[in-house]
Amino acid sequence: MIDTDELLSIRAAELYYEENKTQDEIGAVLRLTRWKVGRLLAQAKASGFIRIEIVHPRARRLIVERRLREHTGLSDAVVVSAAGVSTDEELQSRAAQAAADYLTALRPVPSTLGISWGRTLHEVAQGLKPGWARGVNVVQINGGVSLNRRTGTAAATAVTIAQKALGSATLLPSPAILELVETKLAIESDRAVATVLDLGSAASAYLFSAGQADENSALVDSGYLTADQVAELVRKGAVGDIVGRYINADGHIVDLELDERTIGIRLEQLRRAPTAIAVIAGSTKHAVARAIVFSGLCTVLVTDEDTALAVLGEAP
Amino acid sequence: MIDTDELLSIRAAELYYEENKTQDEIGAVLRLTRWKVGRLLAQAKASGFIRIEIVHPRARRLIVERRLREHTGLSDAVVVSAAGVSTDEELQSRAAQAAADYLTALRPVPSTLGISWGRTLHEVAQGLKPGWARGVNVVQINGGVSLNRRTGTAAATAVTIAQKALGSATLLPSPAILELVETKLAIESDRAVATVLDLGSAASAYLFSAGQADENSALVDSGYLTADQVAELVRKGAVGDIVGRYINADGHIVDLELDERTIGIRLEQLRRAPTAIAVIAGSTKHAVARAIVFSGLCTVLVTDEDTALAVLGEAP
DNA sequence: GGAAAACTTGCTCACATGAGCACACGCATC
DNA sequence: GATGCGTGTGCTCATGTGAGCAAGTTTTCC
Repeated sequence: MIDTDELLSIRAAELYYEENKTQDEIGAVLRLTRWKVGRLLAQAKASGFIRIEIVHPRARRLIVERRLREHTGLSDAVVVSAAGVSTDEELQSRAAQAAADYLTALRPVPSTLGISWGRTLHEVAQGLKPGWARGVNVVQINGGVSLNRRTGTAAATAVTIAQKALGSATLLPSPAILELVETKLAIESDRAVATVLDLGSAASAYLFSAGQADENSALVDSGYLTADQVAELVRKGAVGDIVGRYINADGHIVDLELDERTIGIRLEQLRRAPTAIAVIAGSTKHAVARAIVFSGLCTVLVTDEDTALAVLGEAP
Repeated sequence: MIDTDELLSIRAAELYYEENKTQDEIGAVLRLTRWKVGRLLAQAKASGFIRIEIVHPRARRLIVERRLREHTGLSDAVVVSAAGVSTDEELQSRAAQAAADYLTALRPVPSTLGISWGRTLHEVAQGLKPGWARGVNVVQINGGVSLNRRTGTAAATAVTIAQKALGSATLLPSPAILELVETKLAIESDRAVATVLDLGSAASAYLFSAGQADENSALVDSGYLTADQVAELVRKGAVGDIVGRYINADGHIVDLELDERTIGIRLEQLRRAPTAIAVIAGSTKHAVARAIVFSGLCTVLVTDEDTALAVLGEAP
């Protein structure tokens, strides 16, 4: 059975929030003093009966952001609202836009910004306003010459971000994954590539996304891996990839041999970075997001509400 | 592209509603005067970006209630929240409970209350508190001797309501629908039945529900009609039944011959009643609810949010 | 049965907030 | 370049609201 005070607090809340009456007027209607009404309203709020939601594509969830900062090693977090959103694409767009906003407001402005590539990063680039910064050197931190269609997407992302920042782009002229370790070592020692990798290692900030470990991964899409290879990685515990490298739930490399053939910044370097912004959204990426956050691969997480709750280990 | 002020109002709303900051503090953060912040918040509210919802099984939607009173001929309306409810059963329970509350608060207390029977009415009876009134004569207004199982439900409902009101129940000792008009006329003229019908016609208030026109109808369930007969009625335009009589979208009797064999109060009597409370909830009953409201068959509607919006002709 | 504890109630006071107003700025027109 | 109009801004003032407090009431426990 429901408490009398509980029912009264609901009646009061209806009059207060729906009818915009003052607590005094409510008191007159319900035959209570205005202080009692105030207490009932406070009680209704405390019991969670009053739900206030900001419904807007650009709305953030500050409460969840704070919880993330407090309960994880993150130094900052941006959580976009998932209210009224049904598709993962929409969530990713919102997160990408939020990442663009975060980057724009980031102080100090990074002189060198290391970035990965992919659908999400492309959207971040689109979301940035021309002139968002003045003179940023954008460096690719993982191999990105696509093997089939989508050619140039990786490069275009870096160039767009750099142009809009009135700065320069430094591209990594290399595939993401090589077939032989020897080839990888050869490419890596090439002066043109080595210079970019060194520059990337010394970036003042990083911005990257992550991919889920399944056949829809960008690495499969780009032809670097087959769906079967990814399935095998999943069998070994892979939850997703970050800058081209597959990790398990603990944030460790899943397949050392594969990793030896992957070109790009090493995870240890990312872990040492003072500012590493991960943009990860969508229901398929909950596991990777969790792995990345708890293994210290990023200092800032830009994500959606549901993913954030998953990272915190709570039901949505 | 999104307006700068719009974005600012969202940021302000986040700080105000999620972080519980004062408008002054928000002003300090966003570098605005506190009046500007107040205006942005007002704007956010006006634009509908702020959604305040009362989540509680007993919560009502006063705004929708008012719209119902204004845009229909209803003298009063009770609309229960559908927040977080998935099943029609739950909606019906909530509406039934709300009807019980409404009846309890109804002034003047009806000396004679005419009621129909069915699942919903049974729940209303359950929801009433013992002693909700002092001395109400409860009269059945339509035939209700069940042909198979559920025997006694109709009678039990009337008796329960009467007992809890410290009053008396007057049962209508007759089936709902007869097979022959002659039988119906004979029963109707029987002194025991006629007296009850007269009493029912003179009731000071009515409380009834309505059934949808499909094979799950209570009349089919009780064996008065077959699923095929109901299908035929639907073909003729039936949207549902009220006190055992099937009506179309205009509130008119669908099948006059069938109606002649139905025992109970006539719809004209209901339309003349100063207080006729209809309790109708659930997604299957939108059409009947609409028909009943717009043909003046009730003066008070107790329903759920979605049905109310359907009655108002709006999307949910 | 009575004392102590826990809670509730009505209140004062200080702060937060919305309404209303005057002024300044941008814009078009003459 | 002056004039009038509409919009946006900062302010005063009145009202609404939450924190804290003392008295009253109920509950609990000996």
